[in-house]
Amino acid sequence: MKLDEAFYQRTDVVRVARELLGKVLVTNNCGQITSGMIVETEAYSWKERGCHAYQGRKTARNAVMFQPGGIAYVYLCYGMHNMVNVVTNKEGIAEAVLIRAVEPLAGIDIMKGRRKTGPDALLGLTSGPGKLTAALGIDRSLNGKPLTGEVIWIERGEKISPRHIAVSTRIGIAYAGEDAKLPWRFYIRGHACVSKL
DNA sequence: GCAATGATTTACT
DNA sequence: GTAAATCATTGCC
Repeated sequence: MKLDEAFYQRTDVVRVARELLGKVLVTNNCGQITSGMIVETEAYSWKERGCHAYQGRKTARNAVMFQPGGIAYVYLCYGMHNMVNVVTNKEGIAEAVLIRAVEPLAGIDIMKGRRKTGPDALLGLTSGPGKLTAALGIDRSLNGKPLTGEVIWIERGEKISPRHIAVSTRIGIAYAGEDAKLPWRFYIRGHACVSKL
């Protein structure tokens, strides 16, 4: 069952990030279905420096984040990696949840083919934001696509017990100064597919 | 118009 | 542990 817009459009992006753990991200790319359970997320908001839309700075790239929640924000970083975010909150409020890692479920062979790693590289297949987008076939053509459509969506997955949820600071945004210390990263404690413990 | 840089990954010293 | 790969987007000239 797909999550509907009401789930994404709530005003607390941090809560949405936490509740996305255990949900299942599914893509239907050119008829090839791949999916994975979300095991790691990070929250981003225009109120802090880690976000592209810091202080409401609206650009051609991050305009998607200003739209109502429930759509995908995909962008290229470091010239080689696609990252996928889930836009949350209401129109005009730039907040999003970065999907950092998933556990492969459906279409694992397809993912292996896309990743060009060895046939038994299951562990490293989706344990990182750049890696999971490659595995699921997500690229910038999916930017702005609704997560309630037929190409990419998120389904209700397992319910994660709060004691299996760990919180920490976000990764890779040291340039954000004090805001880099916000405890806005959530992951499933001890899960093998989390990018970093 | 042009130079600087990043929500990363991978390989090498 | 450190560095290179690599390019769209950004900000300044």
